[in-house]
Amino acid sequence: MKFVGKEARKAEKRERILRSATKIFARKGFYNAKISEIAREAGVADGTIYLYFKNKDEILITIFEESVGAIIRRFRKRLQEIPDPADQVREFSRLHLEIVKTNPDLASVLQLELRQSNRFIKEYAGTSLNDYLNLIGDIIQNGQKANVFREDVHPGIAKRMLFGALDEISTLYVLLKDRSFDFQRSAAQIASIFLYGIAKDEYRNS
Amino acid sequence: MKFVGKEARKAEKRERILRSATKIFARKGFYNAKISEIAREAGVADGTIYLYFKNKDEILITIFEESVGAIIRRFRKRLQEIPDPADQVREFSRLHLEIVKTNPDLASVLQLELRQSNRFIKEYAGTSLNDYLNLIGDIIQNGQKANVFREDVHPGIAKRMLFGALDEISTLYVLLKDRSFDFQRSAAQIASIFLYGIAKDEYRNS
Amino acid sequence: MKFVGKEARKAEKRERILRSATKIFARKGFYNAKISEIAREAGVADGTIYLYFKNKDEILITIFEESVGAIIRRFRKRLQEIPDPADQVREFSRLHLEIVKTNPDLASVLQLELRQSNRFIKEYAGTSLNDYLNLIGDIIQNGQKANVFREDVHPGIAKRMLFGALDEISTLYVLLKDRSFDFQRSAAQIASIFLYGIAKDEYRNS
Amino acid sequence: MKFVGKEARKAEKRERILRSATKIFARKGFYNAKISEIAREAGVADGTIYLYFKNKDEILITIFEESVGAIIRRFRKRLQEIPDPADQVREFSRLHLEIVKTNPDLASVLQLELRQSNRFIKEYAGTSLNDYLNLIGDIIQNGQKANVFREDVHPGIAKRMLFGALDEISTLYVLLKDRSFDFQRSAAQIASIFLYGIAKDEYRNS
DNA sequence: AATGAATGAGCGTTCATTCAT
DNA sequence: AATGAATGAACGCTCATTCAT
Repeated sequence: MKFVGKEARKAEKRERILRSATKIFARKGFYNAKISEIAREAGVADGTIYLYFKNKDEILITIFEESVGAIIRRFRKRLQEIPDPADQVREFSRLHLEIVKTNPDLASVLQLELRQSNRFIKEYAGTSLNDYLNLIGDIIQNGQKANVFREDVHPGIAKRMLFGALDEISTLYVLLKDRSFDFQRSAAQIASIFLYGIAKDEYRNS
Repeated sequence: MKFVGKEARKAEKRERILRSATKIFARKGFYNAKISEIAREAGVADGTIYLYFKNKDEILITIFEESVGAIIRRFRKRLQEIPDPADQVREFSRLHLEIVKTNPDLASVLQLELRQSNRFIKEYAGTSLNDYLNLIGDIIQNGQKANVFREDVHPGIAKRMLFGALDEISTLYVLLKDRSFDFQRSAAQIASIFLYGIAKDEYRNS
Repeated sequence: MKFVGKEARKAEKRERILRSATKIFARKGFYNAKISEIAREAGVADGTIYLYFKNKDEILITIFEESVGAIIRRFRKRLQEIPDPADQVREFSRLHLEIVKTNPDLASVLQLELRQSNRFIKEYAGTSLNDYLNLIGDIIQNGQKANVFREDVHPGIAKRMLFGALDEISTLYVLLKDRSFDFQRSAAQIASIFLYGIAKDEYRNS
Repeated sequence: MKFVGKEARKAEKRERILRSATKIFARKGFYNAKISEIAREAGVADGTIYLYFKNKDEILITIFEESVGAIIRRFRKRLQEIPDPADQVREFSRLHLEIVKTNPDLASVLQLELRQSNRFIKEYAGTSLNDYLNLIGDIIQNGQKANVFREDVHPGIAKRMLFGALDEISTLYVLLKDRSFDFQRSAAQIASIFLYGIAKDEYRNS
């Protein structure tokens, strides 16, 4: 028999609020999402939300920090298991789009809502997003050290390039909500073009 | 001596409102931009804005339609003068980032606000953005017909990939407002990686 | 050939504005009627209206004063031609409803819009409306002097009673806009009941 | 000691808002009454009003429906206790003017505002006002069945006639705010004239 | 005289946040 | 801890009125 303590119940309620907020933010957009609607969706009273979060902004920030944090940890773990930088790029692309497909609401919020306020991006999202970008940056630098990626490729540009490409495809999916969209193929294609683009000539068909 | 008629003065005021709105939207975001602030910035009364635009939404929509429309026309004209698809990609990338650097406020609005509301994107920005994306799509298809670009590259993915890459770099610039940003170099790098990525082996160093 | 002087043209424009205002007030109600709409209907510019009337209120007041004034003059003239007080009551009722039928817009304004502000009724309508009511009051007093109407009838109450009755029927017509409404019959019925009510027993079937 | 539950306190607040609105509407007219003024008068915040009513229109509509509804119930009950149709007319007239004197603000709103907007009258007040008018209509028809009222009297006209007469006297009172107004005498006079007007000859002095 | 573009005060309504229970 | 009724600041928009042309 499972014993659920006070702490666990609190944590569970907090999660429920975050999940509901993500859903509503995705559906309506941050500014059109109403606290009362999030509360209703989460099955709590309006006031209860303020026992867990300072204000509406903080809900969005929390969604960002916690989910991107978790995603980064997951990516790091997965990438460690892959020795080849090119394979890492392929896996990164695959994982990125897989997460978008598996968590469309979260993706929608990260894609669309987070961009809307400079403040969010500058003050909060900055670090986490940078950490995420650096996952790619590190792969590229490793590939350059291993002499498989072109040396004239600037990792700071290239990492944004791959991210931007994946992000753009994700946006397409988020907006169209086309469930038949073939992520595997898209991820493979993006990784292929990107790798062709940054690989040294002699490693092009690896 | 310049003779300014009634029509011209009206058009000039309309432009001033759009410019002010773009600036305020860029600075604060659409939802935090106040009509009264836009009016003050434009040097008109609040009510005057409603002589030119139906409501706040329509100001944003007009900014999209008119500026993206103008940009597309400019791009089309420029690209016609360039015969080589690879050069077209290079020029497209350069132009895109040049516009971002020359019109940071407009870029900011197109980058950030455009994404914010499904409604805007789907109903209004959709077509213009699609037209813009198709500029790239056409280049790619021409390159494929001319046998210089890989046939296994899906233009629908690739066009979004280049756009996403440029967009991401633009976001970086818009957010950092780093005036020393070398967009010529960034454009060249992005174009290089992208072209290496989609070019047939025999044309890699063209 | 008719020669239309400056004065005549001004007067004509003034009339046109009043006619348009009456129509719009009737259709939309005073508060929902827009000056620009009245101007459009009258075929003049918004500002022109202010050359003829101090403000929106004054248009309504003018409609009231001028039209009720004209109506009172017309009634006086007509009633003078009728010797019998009972016949005067019948003619008054007939004329009242005839005017409502002939000028539905004016009737609508007098019925509905003028009531909406105490200020109008107290400050402006007071005198004219009183003059109108006194037309009935005088008939009743004449009838009492001529010994055909009951002496215990209070003219101040009775005059309001007949007016209220006619007014109520007019409201019904104004609201329903039932063009098939039989005014002659209604007027006859109201006059009949009223006369039966105030006539001395010996004159009941006069 | 009175125990006041949550429901009761809410109902009390709702009543307070309606009472305040009635007072302000009576004093200023619907369009000149400000929500903030109603709120201040009721001792609540502006926003609180919207917890109880959808919008300003609905406050007016509610006043109509609830008060006219209550009045009609009160009249029905009272009239049932009176067997003679002529006495019913007398009591109806007395009650009508008594209510006007006891609730001058409500009377003012019903008198003046009710008339102001076709929309209100047609959509909302229509039914209630009709029910009220039919109280008189039923009395008249009963009197005709009982052979005490003239058969050539059209109940549809006659009911409006009595109502119009009472209404007009009420308007006089509402506008003058003459507290010394003898509504008993006025009611008696109106009922007398009306009854003389519709009674069969043989029942004139009943 | 006539115009109609411009003005800006004013108000209904929303909704994040608070706090008494 | 949880509630949800109450708050009130904030803002988009309207429209009577003005005034430069």
